[in-house]
Amino acid sequence: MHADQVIRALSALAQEHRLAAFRLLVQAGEHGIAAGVLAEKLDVPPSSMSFHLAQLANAGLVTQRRESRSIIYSADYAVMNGLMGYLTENCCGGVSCSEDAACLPSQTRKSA
Amino acid sequence: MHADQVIRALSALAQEHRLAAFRLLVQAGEHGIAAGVLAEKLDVPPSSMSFHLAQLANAGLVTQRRESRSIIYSADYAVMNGLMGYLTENCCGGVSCSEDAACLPSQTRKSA
DNA sequence: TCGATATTTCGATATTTATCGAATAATAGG
DNA sequence: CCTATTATTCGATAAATATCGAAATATCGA
Repeated sequence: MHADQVIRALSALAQEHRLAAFRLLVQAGEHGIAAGVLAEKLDVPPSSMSFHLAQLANAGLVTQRRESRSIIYSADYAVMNGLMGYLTENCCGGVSCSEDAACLPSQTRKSA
Repeated sequence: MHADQVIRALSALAQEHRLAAFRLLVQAGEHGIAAGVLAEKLDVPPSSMSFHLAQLANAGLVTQRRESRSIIYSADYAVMNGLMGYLTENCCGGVSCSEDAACLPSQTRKSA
């Protein structure tokens, strides 16, 4: 994953409505959620929601598919994980890293 | 971790120089890196670097300590991990989640 | 105390981003 | 084919962010 893509992904997530939408999609899993449903759940006008979803899609964080009149969005877990890997890459310069509050996400994620 | 703090953290990271600085700090570990060294490594004017470091600090992603004339910045791993936990929280609605390209960062992080 | 070093704060400007109504496109059903 | 539904694109405006030189602050050594 390149810095450019990472920045686009982080920018996409760094906004109230988009972060909320993305989390709903992460929790929804494969079947995804329609644009209109997201707009309603988040209480955002359809045109605004569309703008935000386009940003998430542009960042590669979500995919979209048409299903009748609706457009269904789903989270792309591979990109999300790539993002997290980029942040923690080579953390602590390769040293131990499993000590108190160190950089091993899989062990410390539950806290904080 | 609350949405507000997560958004501040994501906003802080969603910028070329700040992302680069944060990664250097993540890799540097506990001993950290001085503001001036970061400015030089990233080829950014000191006043700009200071502005960016303040954003990272405000987001809680880095801590700072004075050491003689220098101010040393270090990554805060707990906040970084809290951020990642927030994104993956309750992913896939609790279903399996370990399948092909699912949302288990610790297993899929190497790819993508 | 003076001068040099390291960093931050201030201020002005340029750029990017968010918002949302109105107009446009795509689909479905009668 | 006409109407209703679902979504996106367009356009104008408001708000937030990035940039960086100059001035201010803190520390050190002589």
